[in-house]
Amino acid sequence: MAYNFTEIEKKWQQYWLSNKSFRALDPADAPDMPKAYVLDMFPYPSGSGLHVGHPEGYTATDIYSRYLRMRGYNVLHPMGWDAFGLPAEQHAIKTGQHPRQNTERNIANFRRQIQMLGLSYDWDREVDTTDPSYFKWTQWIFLQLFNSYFDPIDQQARPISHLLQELMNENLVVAPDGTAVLNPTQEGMEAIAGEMRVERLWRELNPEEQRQIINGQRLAYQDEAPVNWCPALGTVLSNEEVIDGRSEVGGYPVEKRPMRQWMLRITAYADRLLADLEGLDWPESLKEMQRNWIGRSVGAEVDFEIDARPADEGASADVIASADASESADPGASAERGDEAITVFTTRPDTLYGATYMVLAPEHPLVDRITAPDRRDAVAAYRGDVSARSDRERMADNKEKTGVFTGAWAVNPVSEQRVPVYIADYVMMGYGTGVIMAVPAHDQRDYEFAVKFDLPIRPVVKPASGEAPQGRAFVDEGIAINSKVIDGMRTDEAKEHITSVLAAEGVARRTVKYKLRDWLFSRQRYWGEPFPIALDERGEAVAVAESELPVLLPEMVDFKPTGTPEPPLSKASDWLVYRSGEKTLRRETNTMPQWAGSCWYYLRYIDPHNNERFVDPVKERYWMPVDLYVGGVEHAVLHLLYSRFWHKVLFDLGHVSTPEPFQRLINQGLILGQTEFHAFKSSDGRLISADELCDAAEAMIGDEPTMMGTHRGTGEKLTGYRVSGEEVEKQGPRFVLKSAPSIAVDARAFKMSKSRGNVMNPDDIVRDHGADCFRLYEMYMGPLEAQKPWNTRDIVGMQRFLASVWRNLSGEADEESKSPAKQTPDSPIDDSLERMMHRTIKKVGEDIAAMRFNTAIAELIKLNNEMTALVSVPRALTETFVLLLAPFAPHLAEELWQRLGHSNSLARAAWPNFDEQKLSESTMELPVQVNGKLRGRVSVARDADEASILAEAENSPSAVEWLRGKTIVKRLYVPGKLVNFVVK
RNA sequence: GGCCUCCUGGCGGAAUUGGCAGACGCGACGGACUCAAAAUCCGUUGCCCGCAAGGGCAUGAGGGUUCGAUUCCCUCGGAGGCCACCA
Repeated sequence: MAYNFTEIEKKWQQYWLSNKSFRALDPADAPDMPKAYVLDMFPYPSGSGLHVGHPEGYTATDIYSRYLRMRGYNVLHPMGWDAFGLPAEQHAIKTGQHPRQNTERNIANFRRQIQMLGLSYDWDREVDTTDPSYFKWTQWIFLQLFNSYFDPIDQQARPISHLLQELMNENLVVAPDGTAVLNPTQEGMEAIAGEMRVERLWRELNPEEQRQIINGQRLAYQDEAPVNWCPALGTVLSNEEVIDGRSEVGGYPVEKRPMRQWMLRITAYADRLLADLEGLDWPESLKEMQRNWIGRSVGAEVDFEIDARPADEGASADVIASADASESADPGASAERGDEAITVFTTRPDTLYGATYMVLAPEHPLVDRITAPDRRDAVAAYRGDVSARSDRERMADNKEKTGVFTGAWAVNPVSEQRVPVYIADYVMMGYGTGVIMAVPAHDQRDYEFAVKFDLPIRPVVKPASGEAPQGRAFVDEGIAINSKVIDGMRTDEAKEHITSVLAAEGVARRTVKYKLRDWLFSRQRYWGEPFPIALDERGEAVAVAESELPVLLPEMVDFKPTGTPEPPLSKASDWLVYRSGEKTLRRETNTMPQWAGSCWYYLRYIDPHNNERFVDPVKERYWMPVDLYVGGVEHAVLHLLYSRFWHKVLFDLGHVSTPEPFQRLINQGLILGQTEFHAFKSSDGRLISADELCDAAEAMIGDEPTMMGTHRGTGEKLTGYRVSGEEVEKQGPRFVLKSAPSIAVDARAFKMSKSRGNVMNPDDIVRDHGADCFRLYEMYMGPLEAQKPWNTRDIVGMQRFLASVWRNLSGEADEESKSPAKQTPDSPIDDSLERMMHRTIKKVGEDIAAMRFNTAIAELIKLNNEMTALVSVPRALTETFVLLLAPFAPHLAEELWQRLGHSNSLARAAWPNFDEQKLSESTMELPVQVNGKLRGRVSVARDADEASILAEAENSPSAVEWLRGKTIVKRLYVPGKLVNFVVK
């Protein structure tokens, strides 16, 4: 009987489910077992079903989990659904069906597809972020954030109640610039910055002021800030969800617009999120991406005082600026200063002497105050222009610098020269102080602006060696020049020195800034977690009592965006009313973003049915941290940063036991579509010959033609036409048409997409080849982390392997291939075969532990090829082989295991051990090199000493031949590896 | 523009710490079985010269370090990823 995967796979999948074969044990039930928490990034159950990329990571963790179970580990390996999200809501708007229905349908489909792959999940722990018993705790965690503040001294979150207590204490004081609340001790003041001023004692503030200050400290707070508003989606988006000025979902334009929104104070954790990356076993590139996203830069804030004197009568800004400001005496520069200062942030305080003008972000609040009367119109016009342009447009034409003079002047604190103040959109309001000191000689952007507006360029750094470049800024480090206080110093010393000098004068401060912004946490959507918050008549937030969680979504039939920033929930009039004591409040109508549910799901898997707590502390201590987390790199700065942040807050508040959630992390590489071949035509229809190289670019949506390209030589636009792989051959370094070898063909693999029509459906693969084969194929494609193209042609290799294993081990004859039934006698095993078996045990075990599944499978294939040559396979080998195969092809392995006479599943059968003694022969073959080139081999005893090995190698026939007439300068023996003679 | 990763046969890839380059699979070619095909089994398969024995060349290109480099360093070319007027 031939191998019937359909029947076998169904049988064992049912067996595993009904026997709960992969149940993770509670700590009390597994006293002597080591634990392992192996986690997949749970999927969003989309309408299009499983993609072939999902099973890649899932199979990898499955192999790893099955292996660990066989090694005696108590393994937690769960699966669930990240099921809130935009597509379900858009589907609901289109069909009028409640998003829940669509979501449930999609979950059922995903569950079916995942179960057909034979993955060893503990299905009793399945979670669904849209289930009220789940999002009850998402809301609860939000309340923890709402009811906490970040203590800057201890760098950790604490309950708000703690802050109140501290503030009530007689000795504790302070309200500085109106919002910040400070710890009172002297050290505390200094630790924060030293810039804060004590204005009033806490007890002098009225209750309203006190409340505002408290609210301003919460980790979850409301803010009226410019946000990314996407009119097409009818919602605001986080910075992370906006790509090139368009929404990540759908690619719609996004504009800046001030709105009242919920924010999470992730910036408070910037330092810890950065520092704690060190101890994590994550890919270095991914850590680097998080570091870049957090974007810590060390520099200084420097105050430039505004010069209140009016601009010279009748002189236009441009004329003044182009007059040689650096040389012209500025008689009154220090005489008559205004009392207002503009603070800039710079990472290059050593270039301060070269700051010849200043630039404010157009949105900067100071612009109104400083603009000279005769510049008002120009400034207003420019600001109008800027705000009318979307971020997208702003980025598209960022080649050409724009800006206008405000008519205001400031004084460079070191050179004492007057510098003009401009506004320009190349300065961002959101970073630093929203103002820069422009140093055109040493910053390329400032240089371009200075050239365009004819502003002075003053070099203050020279290269340590060589000449400064012409026609552009010298941006590297070097030696300070033309800078009285720091002349001759290296850039690093100069930075230090000038900052201390200015700090002593009180006009500068050492400062650290981050690119990371607070997390915009509200969305104008229906299908998300409602906030456990109600608002009073002033819009101040009041937490819903914990006992009232979960706050359910109101049942609605109309999910359409209102067309205004008012969320759909505002249409649920009954639901809106919330009574707190005597007061009637209005519920918060925003909902949480999709990231909320995925921020903590790994904790819920630990204790998914607990109605009293989000997770039981004993179980949490047992299972955390996650030992292995596998998922796509697309979550590098979104989910992985957000959940680290939430986890740290929960850690600070004592709800979890580890500072980091995911100890080891691996990114599976993208699976691309099958390689495509394209021939190119120029605009006049001429086919591009192989001699003209062309640069293929930008895949086009549509059927014909299928690609766009650019001629590398002429820059001419080209159109590409798909050619079949059969018609293509390689000539030297390039591909050409077989029928017309002068025509160039481009070969490349694209990301799978519906529009390209290169999407593979897991259902089809499993139906035609079986789950074991599909798993094996995806694992055999290459390293897990690597990006690799799909190639349907190669699947047959794994199919042959499995069928051959069946013929070798099932004890069944196969009519079709006329292979007789093989016996599995209890006879002893031949030495060399035994050696190979032990080597395979070792190699496969090591490879699984290191997640190198492609090479592990290659070893199994090799061992199976050996068995194919045998008439009968000794039982010692068959049993071992089935156990080694089990993590990779579990269905076939279970079936063979049963046929070998075992009545239990091999899910927890013991992984075989290898015998160190039996790995190697008593003799070994060593390569013999002469001058590093392989010239022969010699067989020596494994335990021979170096001298006798060298002697034997030197006397071997091939060595004698190559050494004849030469002088041996050096004899090298690399133990167990090779012998090398260096000769003259 | 900045940062990061990668480049090995016709294709996917292997080479664990600087030590036999091309494991294993696909494809291709030849053979066995078959009336024939499929399936299966057995060979060959980096390129060049050679009947062969054998030799030469070869890990994107060029250089360096080393007895020895796919591996380390430098320059250049190409592909991919992330961020992006981030001061």
